[in-house]
Amino acid sequence: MKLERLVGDRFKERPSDCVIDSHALMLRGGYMKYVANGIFSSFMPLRRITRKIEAIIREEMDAIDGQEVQFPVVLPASLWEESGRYQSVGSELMRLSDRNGSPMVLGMTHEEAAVQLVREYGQSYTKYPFMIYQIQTKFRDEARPRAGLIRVREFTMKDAYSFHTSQEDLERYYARCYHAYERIFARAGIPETVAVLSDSGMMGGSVSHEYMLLTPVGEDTIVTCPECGWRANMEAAESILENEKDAEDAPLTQVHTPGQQTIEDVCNFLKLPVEKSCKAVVYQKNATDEYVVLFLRGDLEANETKLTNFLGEAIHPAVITPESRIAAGYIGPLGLPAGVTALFDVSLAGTNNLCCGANREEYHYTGFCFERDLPGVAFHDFSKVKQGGICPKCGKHALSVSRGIEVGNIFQLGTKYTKSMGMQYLDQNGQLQYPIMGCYGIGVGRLAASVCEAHHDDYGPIWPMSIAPWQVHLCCMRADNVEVHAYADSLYAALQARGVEVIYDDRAVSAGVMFSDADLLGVPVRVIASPRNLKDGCIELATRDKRISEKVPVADAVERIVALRDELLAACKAE
RNA sequence: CGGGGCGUAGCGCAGUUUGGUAGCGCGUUUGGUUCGGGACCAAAAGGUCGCAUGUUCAAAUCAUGUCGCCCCGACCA
Repeated sequence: MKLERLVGDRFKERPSDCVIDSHALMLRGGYMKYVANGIFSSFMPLRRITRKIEAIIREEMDAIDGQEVQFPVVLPASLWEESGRYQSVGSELMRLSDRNGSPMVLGMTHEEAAVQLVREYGQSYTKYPFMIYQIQTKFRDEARPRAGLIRVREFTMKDAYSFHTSQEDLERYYARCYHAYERIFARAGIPETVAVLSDSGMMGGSVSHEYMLLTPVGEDTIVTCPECGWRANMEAAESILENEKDAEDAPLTQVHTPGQQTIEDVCNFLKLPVEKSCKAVVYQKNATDEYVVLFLRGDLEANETKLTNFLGEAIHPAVITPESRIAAGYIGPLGLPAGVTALFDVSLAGTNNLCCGANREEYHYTGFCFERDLPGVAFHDFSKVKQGGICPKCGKHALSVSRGIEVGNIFQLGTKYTKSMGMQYLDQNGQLQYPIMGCYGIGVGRLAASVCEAHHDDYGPIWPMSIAPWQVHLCCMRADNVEVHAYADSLYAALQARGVEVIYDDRAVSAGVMFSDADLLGVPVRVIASPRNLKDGCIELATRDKRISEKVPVADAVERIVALRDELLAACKAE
């Protein structure tokens, strides 16, 4: 490919609305173009990158006995009504009508389509297990797309669905998929990606993992234990706490606390540590607007995912109206208005001598003791873990909180979809059973952007050889020099004949422009032919990451370039 | 959906306070000089100032409405 003919502009200035580097570099390098909120078109360099990522994914999926299929983008709503998700999923699901007025949806995930495809096939236990996957466009009408390709509305995803006749078989396959994912991310150039335990949501307590590229610009919060290697998404991280109790209960006393509404204010006012307070966080159920008050230790934060899972329904931060008779800022566990659900975090279990709201404007209690003043309440885990918190696995005070981009997930689904959609098989005993499913996703574009985010410098991306848009970037300096140009042309032809993917820049532009464009394209190997080098009978060979920079005699050029290409390609292999 | 910010040439921005001929840098085109990290000189093309309504002799500028984008939050199979 000649760079001169490559469609798509590269430019110097960082677009003002880019907040992360991969977004800015992929626009500046002519990889993609904004079309609408959360919707992009790809130019050739990005398309070549995603094709290579897809090829790696196909190889690894095929290696664990996956079969590639393809589902439709537009699906009849009736399929989603079978599973119940036409109602349960919100406006993220794009709903539309065809010319006959039949309701349709744009596929945002394909569990329904997968079950529909195989439910007749899978009527006998002898057909199991099997896995089907596709690489295809998804559309999710996200509330807030952001960060370039990291969070978009239309995107390419590899989604896989496996079907099993026992939980043990699912778990065996899940483990194979777990390792296939590790190979995929390693081969794509981000071996530092880690699997973390993730929240299974309302899908029924099954195991799931998310694959996270740890980076400060990530959207997800990750908890890791450097002592034992335990890792989890904040949403799913269990809080382990050592509650402290004073030896003697103090008397319950109502105190006047005018204007002291936040827990910090109250504790400062009463000269108490925040840990000796019981704070209230108020939510409302989305369906009924019923109030839910969560009480937890003053220094902790609510984990809304845990709360939603416990309640089995969605909630939102409360809008407190006078009719609710809730004394905002003075809410406490004693004397809550009728109709308000109170929940208690484990951080409060067995504690005493706390300060808390008195459910009366401008008043708090001190000396509140759970066992004495509110016996018999149930405590559950509703709080976020903290930096330095206790690891649920090894028990050490070692937890570390960081950020990550979710590039893939794997999920033990269970029978939710086979049951709701009536997929059954006959087992050895002639009994009807529901197959157990697993599902496994990877965002292809997000993975490309994540690699860029993990491997770039101020001048552009540094693509790993395995997914680079081209393998070698050949620069012909001073293309007006007939000898140099002729030599560069011949080198270009020779490399192509050896099966090297070359992007060839023989434009009559200044060195600065040529190098800047090469940096933005991020091709791992750069070859420079120039009058200066050719006079010494050499070319210049360098890697984009600057680890290698050497002069190579013209006679050895092709062999050395091919060898370097092969070496860098081999470095992208999985363990 | 709530809070904040912004819409002026392909990109980055000034001009808006105080209404009076549409500007700058990059990029693009042409000619010339240069040539190893986004060169220089000269000429040129390119704009319904997001949209609508209003105020005014006159609106990029003022008012009202509306659409879009970005950030924070909510939501997220």
